[in-house]
Amino acid sequence: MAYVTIRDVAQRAGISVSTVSRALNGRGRISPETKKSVERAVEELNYIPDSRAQAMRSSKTKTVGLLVPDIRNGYFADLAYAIQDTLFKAGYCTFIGTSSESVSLQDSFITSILSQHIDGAIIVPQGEYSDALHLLNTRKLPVVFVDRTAQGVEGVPLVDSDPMPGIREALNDIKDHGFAKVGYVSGPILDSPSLQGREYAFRDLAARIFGEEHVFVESTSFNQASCASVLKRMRQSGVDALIFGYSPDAIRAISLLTYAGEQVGKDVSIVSFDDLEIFRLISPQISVISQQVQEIGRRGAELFLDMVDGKRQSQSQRVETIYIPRASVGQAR
Amino acid sequence: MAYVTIRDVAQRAGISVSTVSRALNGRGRISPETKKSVERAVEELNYIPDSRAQAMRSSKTKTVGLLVPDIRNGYFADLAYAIQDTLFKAGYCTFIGTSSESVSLQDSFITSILSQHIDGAIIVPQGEYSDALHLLNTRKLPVVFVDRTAQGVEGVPLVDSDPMPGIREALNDIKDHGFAKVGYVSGPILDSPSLQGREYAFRDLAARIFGEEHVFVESTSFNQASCASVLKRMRQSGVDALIFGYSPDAIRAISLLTYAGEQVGKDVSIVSFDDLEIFRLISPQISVISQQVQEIGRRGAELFLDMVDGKRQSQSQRVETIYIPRASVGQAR
DNA sequence: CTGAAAGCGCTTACAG
DNA sequence: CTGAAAGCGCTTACAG
Repeated sequence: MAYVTIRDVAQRAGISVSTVSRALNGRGRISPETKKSVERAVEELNYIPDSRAQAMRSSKTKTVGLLVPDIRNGYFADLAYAIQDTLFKAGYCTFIGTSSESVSLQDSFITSILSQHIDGAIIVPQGEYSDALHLLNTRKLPVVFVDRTAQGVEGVPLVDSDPMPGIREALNDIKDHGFAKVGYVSGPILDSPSLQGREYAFRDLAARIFGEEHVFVESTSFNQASCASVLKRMRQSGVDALIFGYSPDAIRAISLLTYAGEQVGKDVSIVSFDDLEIFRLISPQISVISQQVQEIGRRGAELFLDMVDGKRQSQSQRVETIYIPRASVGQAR
Repeated sequence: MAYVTIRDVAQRAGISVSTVSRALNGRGRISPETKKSVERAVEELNYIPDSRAQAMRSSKTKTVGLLVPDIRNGYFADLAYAIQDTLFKAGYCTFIGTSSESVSLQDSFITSILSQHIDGAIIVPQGEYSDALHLLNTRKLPVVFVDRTAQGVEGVPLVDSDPMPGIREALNDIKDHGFAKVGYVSGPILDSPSLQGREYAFRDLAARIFGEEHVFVESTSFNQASCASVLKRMRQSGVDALIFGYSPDAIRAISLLTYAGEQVGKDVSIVSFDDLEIFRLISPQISVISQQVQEIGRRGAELFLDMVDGKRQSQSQRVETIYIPRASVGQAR
């Protein structure tokens, strides 16, 4: 008797299944006594309606797929938390999947949740095009991209952050501390439009504030070694103030610098994207450009809910980044 | 046409629904040509079977509920990742929920996933007793507790870690560095059997290694102030070596100490439970007692899968903690 | 106000 | 080898 059915309730209450259904859903008119006895039976049996069966008639499963690259990454954990929380409050259960930055895992997750007849999905997509992504889209299910978009998929609204405001403030702060040159480490930008967007925003703003010839930009790949060599080249060019577009690079760089005996906030000034817990806990605390990830998550979920209700379509949104100055940007020498 | 049904496939292939079903599931005998045409139709329509409908007959939804207190906590994020990953590889979709350390949220999540007819659940439980937990259990659905157990719920197997080995090694390391006294900050132990278990293990081992009169133990509540005052009292008792049973306390303590100008690894020696990323990234790196959380998650998921297959029942497992010495334990003065 | 019936998308004996 | 029918747990017109 793993699950109690509506029939059990009907039997217990001595009435028909349809009446129980009506009593439970408040449709049509039912006598107070009938209602009472239904409630009692539900109580006694701990009846919980099978939403799968309900779904087969209503075609709403109250179920959403959420795909993030890796919840072990603090940024995506915050994002997933905010999304799941918002969705749950609206009565939705969230299937979670991690793509580990791999297109094939992403596709197999999407296929799986599609077979569960999700009402839609919220996705931090991988790479550009993907069969399953395309399938999801042609099914005209509500889909929202969050944090970044996928190329080759049309008409999916995106909730991400606008890098400009935060970068502008960070650059001004660096300039105010007396630096003449500024460097930017943009991360593994190859198939990440958001990282590319940050780099463009940086180039544009930095050239205006520092002058083109004082601006240095390099990208890294996923491995530790590339970060080390970028760092070395930057220092050799006389760059003492760095902005990291990709927080894992910043974390690597900080430990590399510490090992090398260089003091952050004195010998090197650093600003990183993403207001991770770790940046507040280490000493000196790291100045950051915050994407306000909770806000992005919440808005992504709300946009999704509106789409499910048919309220809006394809209205992408941007959440402004903000700069949070801390001790990792020191006086230039 | 949000979803393609088996009927669409049958129509396209010009045969009956039942034959399509049989072809797809490889039951009974079907002619090669029929099979071909079914496959072609499936391909053309991108048909994905509705597993909810399948589930209504087979009573297996290939769906699991996973409840953790908070995925924003690195420890639970690692745990959730390992569990979700293992489950997904076995063909299960995972509903995730966060209880935010609240019994009522936990209960409402459990009720929600029960209405989705999950095949079972993997849970990091809150508090002692809970209606929904009890309900889950009486439904005889496969349930596994991970990381900690809930009192008042019988017969649910638990996969957690055995604190003894790690604590023993940590204590020996502290002793080897010349300390005569040792302190233990046990966290908010009130309704956490695992934190209690750690404290017992510590008391037992520390008394044997250091002698009862040189062992200091205090617990904290969830707020920052209690951690500060515990820290102060410990230092006043002349305790320079501390083990933290609850990693958030350790993180708080480290930042408190740093603000106060005390050097970790010199003025104070510290060991914390949980091998969090942050403990490897800050300087000095923090010595930890690792619970091997990935291993716990993987084993929890595997135990669950065995239970679903009816292979075993209620076989709790313990994963040994290991001690990882780093620079935060220095020479006593 | 209440019940019998049809149907959601599947699968599985049961005939043929 | 294939199709018609029943049934999984629900909801919703349709009668009464």
